[in-house]
Amino acid sequence: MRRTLLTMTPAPAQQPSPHQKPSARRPYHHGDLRRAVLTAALDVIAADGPSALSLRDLARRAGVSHAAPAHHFKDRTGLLTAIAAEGFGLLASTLNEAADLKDAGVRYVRFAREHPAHFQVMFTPELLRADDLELTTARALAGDALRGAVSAVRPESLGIDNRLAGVAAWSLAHGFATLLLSHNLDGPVGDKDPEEVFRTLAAMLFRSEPRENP
Amino acid sequence: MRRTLLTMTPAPAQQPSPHQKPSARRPYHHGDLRRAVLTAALDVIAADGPSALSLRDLARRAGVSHAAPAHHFKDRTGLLTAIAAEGFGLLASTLNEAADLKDAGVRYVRFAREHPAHFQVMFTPELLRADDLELTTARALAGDALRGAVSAVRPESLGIDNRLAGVAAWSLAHGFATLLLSHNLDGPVGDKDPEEVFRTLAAMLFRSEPRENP
DNA sequence: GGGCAATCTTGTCAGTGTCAAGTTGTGGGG
DNA sequence: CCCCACAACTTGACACTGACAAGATTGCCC
Repeated sequence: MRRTLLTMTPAPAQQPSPHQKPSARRPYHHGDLRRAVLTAALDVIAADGPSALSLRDLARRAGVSHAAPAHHFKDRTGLLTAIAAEGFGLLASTLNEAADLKDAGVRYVRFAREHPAHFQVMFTPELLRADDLELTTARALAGDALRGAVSAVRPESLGIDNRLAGVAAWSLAHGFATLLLSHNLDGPVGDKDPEEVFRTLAAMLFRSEPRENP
Repeated sequence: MRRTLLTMTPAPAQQPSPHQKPSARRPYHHGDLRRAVLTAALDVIAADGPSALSLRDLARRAGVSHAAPAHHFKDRTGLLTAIAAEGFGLLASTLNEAADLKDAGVRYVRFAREHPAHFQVMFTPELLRADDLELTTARALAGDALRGAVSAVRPESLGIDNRLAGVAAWSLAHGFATLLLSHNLDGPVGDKDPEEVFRTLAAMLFRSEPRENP
C-alpha cells in the first residue's frame, strides 16, 4: 500500500489547457480533468489491477488537489462505474460492425486485449454502482449487439437452441479473453496471434456438417 | 470503505480452543487463528469481492488484535496467495476424479459455484505473490489434472490438435463459470441447473461426426 | 460588468496496512 | 520438575487512503 511520496512537486505533466495565460504556473482549472483522471486510471488498472487504484494518486498524476477527482466522479465506485460504462459503449460499437458470429468473437477478444482495464472492470460487479443509468444503458447496448451477432448465424440449422448458442459463444470468447489477460494461456498460445488461435476455437464450436449438405 | 465500528466488544465468536481453562475470558492463544481468518476472508470475498477485504476487520471477527493475522500470512497479499493456493489444491483434487473431459468441465463449473471466493482470487494474479512456492506447486497440480482430462479424450479422432482442444475446453468452462459468478447469465440460464446447461454447451464443442463412423 | 454555478483547494476524520517492540503462554530438553 | 526458547498474540506508531465540508477561484452568460 505504501507509495513513495517522492512526488511532492505538483508537476503539471499535462498541457494545462487550450487557452491559458502563458505565464500561469498551474491554472486553477485543469481544462479536461475528467478525461485526464480516466486515462490515468486506465493506465493504473491495466498495470496493477483495480485494487491498486487510488483517487489521491490519480489527482497527483493530473497535478490537482486530492479532492478534485471526486467532483467529477463522486467517489471511487463512481470512477469505476464510468470506466465500465465507457467500456460497454466501446464494446457495443465494435460488435455492431461484426460480419458474423465468429467475427464478433474475434472482436470480443481483440477488445479485451486492447482495453484490458475496461474489460476487467466491466466484469467485476462488486466494484460498480449497479443501478447507474449510463452503465445499464451501455451494457444493454452491448447485449443487443451480442444477440444480434448470434441471431445472424441461424443456428437452428445445427439443431441448437438459439439462446444456448449465444451462451456458448459468449462463454468461449469470454473465457479465452479472461485466461489470456490473466496470463494463463502464455504456454499454449505462445507467440502465435491470439486472435488467430481463437478463430480455430470458434470453428470447433460452430462447425457445420462435415461435408455435403450446404 | 467506512465500516460501522459497532463491533467494539471483542466478542470471541469462535470456540476459543479445544483445551482451555473454562473460566478464561479471551485466551491469549486463539487455537486456530489461521483457519479462522481464512474462512472469514472467504466469507467476505464471496459476499463483496477481494477489494472489500480488510485484515483489521478479519482480526475483529476472530476476536484478536489487529496485527494478529499478519503473523500467519505476513500481509494482505500473503493471505490472498494462501487462498489461491488452497483453491488450486481443491480444484486439482476434484479434476483428478473426473470421468472424462465433459465431466471435468462440469466439475470446473461446480467448483466455481461452490468456492466462488477461491475461484475469483485464483484468477486475479495482481493480488497474488506470483513466486510463492505453495501457490505455484498447487497451480501446477491443477494444470496437470486439466491436461490429464484433455488427453483422455483422444481428440485426434476429431482431427483437432490436442493442445488446442484443451484451450477450447478450458476457455468454455472458465468463461461460463466467470459469467455465471458475475451474474451475466441470470437471464439466459434462468432457474435451470447451470451444470446441466453447461453439459449442453460441452456437447456442442466436442461432438463426434453426426451419425455413422463410430 | 456582475453574479452565479462549475471547478478546484484546504482541512479534517475515521479507517487501513505494515512495521517494531513488548507480552504471554507452551512444549520440550535438562 | 523446571525453565527457557520460541511461537502466538498485543500494543503502539506512522504513512497512507476515501470521504466529507467549507472556502477560494474562475469562466461564462445575461
